Amino acid sequence: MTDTPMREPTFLVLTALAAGPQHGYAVIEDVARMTDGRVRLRAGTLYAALDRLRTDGLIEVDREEVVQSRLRRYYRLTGVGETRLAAESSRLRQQATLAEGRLRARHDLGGAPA
Amino acid sequence: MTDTPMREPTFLVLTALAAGPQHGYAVIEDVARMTDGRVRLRAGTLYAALDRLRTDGLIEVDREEVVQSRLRRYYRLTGVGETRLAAESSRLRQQATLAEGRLRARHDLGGAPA
DNA sequence: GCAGCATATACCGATGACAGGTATATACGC
DNA sequence: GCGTATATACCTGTCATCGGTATATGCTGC
Repeated sequence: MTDTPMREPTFLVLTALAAGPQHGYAVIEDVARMTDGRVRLRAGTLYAALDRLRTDGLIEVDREEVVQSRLRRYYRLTGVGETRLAAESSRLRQQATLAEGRLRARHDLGGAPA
Repeated sequence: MTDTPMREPTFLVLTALAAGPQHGYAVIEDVARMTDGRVRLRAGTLYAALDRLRTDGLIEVDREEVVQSRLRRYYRLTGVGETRLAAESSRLRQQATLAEGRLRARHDLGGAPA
């Protein structure tokens, strides 16, 4: 079963990599930018997520660079990861639509219907 | 900070209650129906979530009934819960839109852009 | 010339939501 | 009497995430 619900940080890491290959630290910054600073990935969270996603085949190492004597490991979304991200997005959208529909119905009827 | 990301089962419990007061077992069935059988809440997951949501003031006990000598405790969404569910829905929709936009851009350019 | 900060990867312990199972009790069909 | 559906509740394990720390380099201000 691949349908274990993905947590928010993991989803955002995949979304970041959907824009193209990025290294870990850049992902942290991208996620912060995407969420208007609301989600600030911890180093522990990020690298654990990258390892997990790599083990699951959703991402893979794109290339490694050395910039100013510091290693930069770039990650890339795989085909499987792309499919998985699309499925997760669709699920999120459906659930949002569902909840919004029910919330709207409450107000249309002027209270909680039995 | 109330913006701790809500997990899927919890979100679905709130969505179920958004339709009107329901008792625990009915919530399990409603969630299964809503998700086409994909999400089958365990008893442990549900009642723990109900306790947590009640502690956090997102839901409250609506009434208690005894049907065929069995207790039925009905829960109701509070105003706080309604606001919270609306916020979560909006967040889910935004993230879905973001991911979908990036996935679409990949294909428009025929590959992962740098 | 060193303190502090940004960059960059990596490990570690604690927390907490959830899965899975079990216990309880009643009513119904077989 | 046994299994199943209804209904609530507890308990143990797992695992993603949080928060912190360690490592190392280069830049800026003092």
